[in-house]
Parts: sequence; C-alpha cells; structure tokens
Amino acid sequence: MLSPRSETILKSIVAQYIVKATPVSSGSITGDSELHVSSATIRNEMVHLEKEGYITRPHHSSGSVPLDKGYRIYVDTLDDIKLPATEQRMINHLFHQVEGELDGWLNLAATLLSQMVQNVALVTKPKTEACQLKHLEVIILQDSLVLLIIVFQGAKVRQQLIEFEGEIAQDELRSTAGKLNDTFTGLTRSEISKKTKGLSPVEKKIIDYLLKEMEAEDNRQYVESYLDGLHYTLNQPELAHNHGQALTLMELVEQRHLVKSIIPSKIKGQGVQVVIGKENETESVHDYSVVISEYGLPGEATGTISVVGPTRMQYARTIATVNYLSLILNLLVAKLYGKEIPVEFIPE
Amino acid sequence: MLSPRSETILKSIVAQYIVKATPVSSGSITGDSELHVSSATIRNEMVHLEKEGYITRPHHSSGSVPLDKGYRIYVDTLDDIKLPATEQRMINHLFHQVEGELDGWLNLAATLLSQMVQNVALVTKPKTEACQLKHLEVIILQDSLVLLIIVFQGAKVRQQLIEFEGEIAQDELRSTAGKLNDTFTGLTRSEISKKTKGLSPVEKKIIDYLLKEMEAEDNRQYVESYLDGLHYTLNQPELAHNHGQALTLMELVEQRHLVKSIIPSKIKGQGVQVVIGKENETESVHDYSVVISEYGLPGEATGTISVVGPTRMQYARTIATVNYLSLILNLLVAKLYGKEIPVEFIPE
DNA sequence: ATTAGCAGTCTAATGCTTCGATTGCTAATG
DNA sequence: CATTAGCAATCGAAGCATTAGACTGCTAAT
Repeated sequence: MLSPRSETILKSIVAQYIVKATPVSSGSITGDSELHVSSATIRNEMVHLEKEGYITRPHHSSGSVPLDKGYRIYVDTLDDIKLPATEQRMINHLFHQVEGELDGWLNLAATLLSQMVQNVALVTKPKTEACQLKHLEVIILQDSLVLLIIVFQGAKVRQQLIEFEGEIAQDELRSTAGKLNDTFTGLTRSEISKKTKGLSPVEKKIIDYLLKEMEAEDNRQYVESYLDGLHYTLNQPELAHNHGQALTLMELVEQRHLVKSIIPSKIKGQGVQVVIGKENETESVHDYSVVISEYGLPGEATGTISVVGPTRMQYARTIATVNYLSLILNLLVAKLYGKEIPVEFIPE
Repeated sequence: MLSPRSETILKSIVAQYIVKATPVSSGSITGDSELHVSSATIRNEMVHLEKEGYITRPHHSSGSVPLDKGYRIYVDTLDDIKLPATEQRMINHLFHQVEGELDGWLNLAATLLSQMVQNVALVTKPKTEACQLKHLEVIILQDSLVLLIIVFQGAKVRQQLIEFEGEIAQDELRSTAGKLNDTFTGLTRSEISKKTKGLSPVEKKIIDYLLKEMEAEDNRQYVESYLDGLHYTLNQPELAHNHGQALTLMELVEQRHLVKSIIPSKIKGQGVQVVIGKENETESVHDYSVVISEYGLPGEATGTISVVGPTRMQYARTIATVNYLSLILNLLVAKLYGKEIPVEFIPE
C-alpha cells in the first residue's frame, strides 16, 4: 500500500528522527539517501504519508515526526543486525565473573542492558508452571523459633520464620525434616497437599507453611523482577521536557505496575518482539515502546528480558542487545535446571 | 544570639514556607502567630535574620525563604510530637500481617514510611560486626552441580552454586555437611579460617565458598537496603521545576550511592537525627535533608531507617514517623536474634 | 521601639515584532 | 505526467516593551 519510494522516505524520516529528536525537514532527507529527488518531491510524498497516518506535523509549516504506524514499518523492515563481536565478548566476560547465583546474573543482565541501550531495562525471574520441592531444611534459631528453608527446583530458595508453642528439640526437628524430605521431594503443591494425612502436629505446621510458600510461588505473576536504568530514560529529551510524563513512568515503576503493563498477554513464540506506543495493552505506556524477549526453557521455566523507552528509541541496537542477552540467559537457566542446551540457543 | 521574638518570627517563616513552598511575606506572618506587631516590625526583624544567615530572598523585593541555618533552629526547637494513635495502630496491624521474614518487614517499613511522609524512604538491613555461621547445607542439583546454602546468625540466608569436577554422591555430601556443621557452627570468619587444616578437597572447596560469602557479608557496607517513594519526592515542587536536580537524585539512587551518601559517618547515640542541607557530608545531597535513626541491637546488629527529601520537608511528622517505625523494627530484630527487649524500646 | 504610608524594585504575564525554518502551491520543465 | 524551481504563507522561538501585582525599604510620625 506504500510505494517503494514512499517507504524509503518514511524509513529515512524515522531514522533521522531517532537520532536528532527534532522534526525532520524535506531538505534534510534529500542529502540523506540514495534517492535523487528534490525536496519538493519529498514534500509531495510527505503529504501522502501524513494522510495515511505514518507521520504527523507539530504545526503547519514544520517538519515531520513519525507516528506509531511509521515506526512499525521502520521496525518491520529493519535488517537483523548482530551485536558487534567486541561487545559480545565484553558481555560474556562480565557474566563469567559473576559466580553461580541467578540473582546476580539477572541483576547484571538488567544493569548491562539498560546501560547499553540507555533506557529502562526489566528482567523477570524465570517462572515455573508448578514449582517442585527440591529440599527442605529446618533450623532452630532459639527456644521456640525456627527457620524454615525451602529449595525449589531451579535453585530457588525461600525462607520463613515459624514460631512454635513450647520448646522444640533439635533432634526431633532433624528427623522430622529428614522424613518430610523423603516424602515430598520432587513433588508439586497439589501433590503434596494430597499426602498430608497422618502427619504429626509439628510436621503439619511445617507443611502448612511450605504449602503457603508454594502457593505464593505458583501464583506470583512476574512480580520478581530486576529493573535498572530509569535515569537513562529520564534523560531522554521526551521526558526531560515533560515532567508529568516522567512522573507517570516513576509511578508505574514504583507501584510495580510496569511489569504487568509492558508484558504482552501473549508472547508469541521465540525471538525478540517490539511493541510500539499505542500497540501496548496498557494505556499508561502508550507513549513508550517495549522491546521484549522470552528466555529460559520453553514450557518449563521462562522469564522475560525487556527494554522500555520512548517510541523514539534506537530499535536496531536495542533489538540486537535484548536478543543477545536473552541467549546468554537461556544458557544459564538451562544449566540451573540441568538440561542439555539445544544448539540453536548457543550464541555465536 | 537570637532574641525570643526573632526566633518566633523565624519559626513562623519556616513553618509557613514548609506548607506553601513560596517565599513568605512579612504580611502573612502578622496574622499567623500570637505576635501582635505590624508587618513593618516583621520586616525590620527580617533584615536582621537575613544578615545573620537564617533566611534569604530570591530577589530584592520578595518574601523570605529559610536557609539551612534557619531550618536548624526550627528543628532544634520543635516539640516532640507523637504519631497519632490511629496511625500507630494501623502500622502495628500491617506489621502483624507480614509473616516471619525480615525482608518483608523491611520492605514494608520502607514503603509505609515513604507513603506517610511523601518522600524517599531508605531502610538498611541490620549488619553484624562479624557474622557467625548458624548452619550450612549442601544440595545436589544435578551431576556435578550443587547448591550451597548458608545461614548466618540472625536468620540471614545466602546461596551459592558450586560446580565440582566429576559427579558427587549424595551420601558423601550429606556426611560432609554434617561434619562441617559440627565443626564450624557458631564461628566467625576469622575463627573458621584458622581451622581449615586437614579438610578433604571437597570440604575445602565448600569452606572456600563459605569464607568468600562471609567476607562479602562482613565487608558489605549497607549495600543491602530497601528504598521506596522516589515518585513522592519527584512530585515536590522543588524537583518538579528542576529537572536537573531530579536527575541527580535518580542517579544517586540507581548507582546505589544514596546509601553511602546520606548515612552520617557517625550516628550519635539513640533516637532520630536530622541532617539539614549542607550539613550532609556528601555534596550531591546538599539540597536535601535526611531524617535518620538507627535500629536493632546496639553493638550487635544495627540497621538504619531514614527519609530523604528537600530541605523543605515536614520535619515534625517525618521525625515522629521515623521514630515510631524504628521502635517497631527494634522489636522485630530483637526477636530474630533471640534477645529480651529492653523496656524502653517498646512503643506506646 | 513601633508603625503607617509610600516610593522603589522585582517577577510574571501579556502582547508585539522580528527572524528563520519549512512548507504548500503554482507554474515551468523534460 | 511526474518532477522541480521558486516564492509566498505559516508557524515557533526569541527578544523587547509594557503592565499589574506583590513585597520590601525607608522615612517620618507616634
């Protein structure tokens, strides 16, 4: 529906606007591309692009600014670019330095990503469909206060204080823990709750806390996440000159709504997706674009890694970075869950 | 050095400026207080207050704005006010709902505090002089990958992935863990490192990781903290009209410098302290005031709870809130460390 | 010592003008 | 008939002047 030339011009407008953040004039397009036409011709095309809703004008006699529809074309026709090898190596190196801990990896991923693309980065922790108990441990802190430590499949550790009435013997607790481990290891919440008959009061109390934690774990919808780089996005001219918008973003973040708001209800398949402006389901992010990818073990334990920024963002670089980091996280999660890594997931 | 009347006027200026955030005119002071003097008299006093550095004027013919020195007088002569009983009850209720977990409590404290005083709240986790090992657990995740779980005194839990060369038997690990627990429970890092002779390679490897974690734990300077309420402070007129200042605050927060910047090198004794503007040691917080209190078990495990906001903040309410919440946290930490709670710490 | 009264000072708001950038349109061009 | 050169029209941004309003600073009276 868009002639090849119109499309070239549109892409040129978007590319320039992304860099300069000011309306793009017809004159500046002529020098730009391999098109050998005059600014007047560009102007003629521009009125067409405006009519069709790809671009708009801040006022009558000013240059053009891309609309969501224009960005969409730009993104869809973007060549897949790879992250430069030097940056890939830098990333690999940093991940090697952080020793075995999922928290550390995800934190690093968020910090690194936000720094590389100069926008907000959000990484959500991998989530399992129904978590399985891996191990359970009970430690006496004093008299009647004990610490319950729960380990789920995938090296997820939870802790919970339990207060008993009356003192508890260390020996009793140890044998209790042993028994519970033997009985329940490897099971999911529903499986455990079916086998609670015939337990002693102490065992019952512990299992109740366990079930409560497992329920919380199963129902947690992406709440555990790692976020960084707000100050980069607040530095973007869009927000620097619009305190209201900056504030909205802050509130989204601090009320933990961002996670729910930016993650599309259905992430389709593999690879990086881009959601532009009003394509977002939540109204408060209509001024932003989201570049997002799933990572982890499909069907088993998946998280998301994403970037949020003004619709005017460096899509090519952002997509490449999100993509590369999601591959790295694939490897790490696979290791955590003890799986072979399918070849197509390995970067390089 | 300040006549009683001057002081009354000064306090009146500060009180009004805190509410209205605009320069205070001589006329608006007259109606305000029990002083029965004309605006002209107020004006005469004002020139004196300005000469002495308590207040300033944005320009020649405008009202007065308090300086740090003025706020200092105001804060020092503030009557101790208590948090209303209804709010105390509300807080108690909320803390009762969060079940046994330090993380949850501290998070709640930060969120609640920021919401009540409409500024940034920062709570640092209690820190022990030298942490003691309480318990150690080793769990096989798969083949050669094991999860080391470390519990310190005070119910602090750490985890670490360890990769061995070649497979490890579950039985071997279990007996190893038992032995290590028997040998090292209750000891500090330096004590443990003295007793590492004669350990098997597997034990050695585990203890090495343990020591590394303990070192990290001991050297961690307040890095573990809970922060909330940035959007409240960004809403203050001071920052809303000064994007640069807002950005500085954001960067402080995201680069984790805030913690180091606002906590005075020496917190003197008990109770709430107020650090106003340029009294802060770090230059980047010279435009802010900090209301801070230590909590926990003095000499054993102490954290801090604080509020950061523009020098123009509601000191009375902020001090009362920080104070009350620090008392609550005292109780909770004491429980965690299994101590009797000295009577003076109990609120109400 | 206090105060009434008034001139002097400064900001914020408004309107006017100019400058420069860029388009929209028209008529010429190949 | 698509393209283009050329030029008038349009709009924002910046600068300047003017005005209204809010306070103060000062002086002289109480």
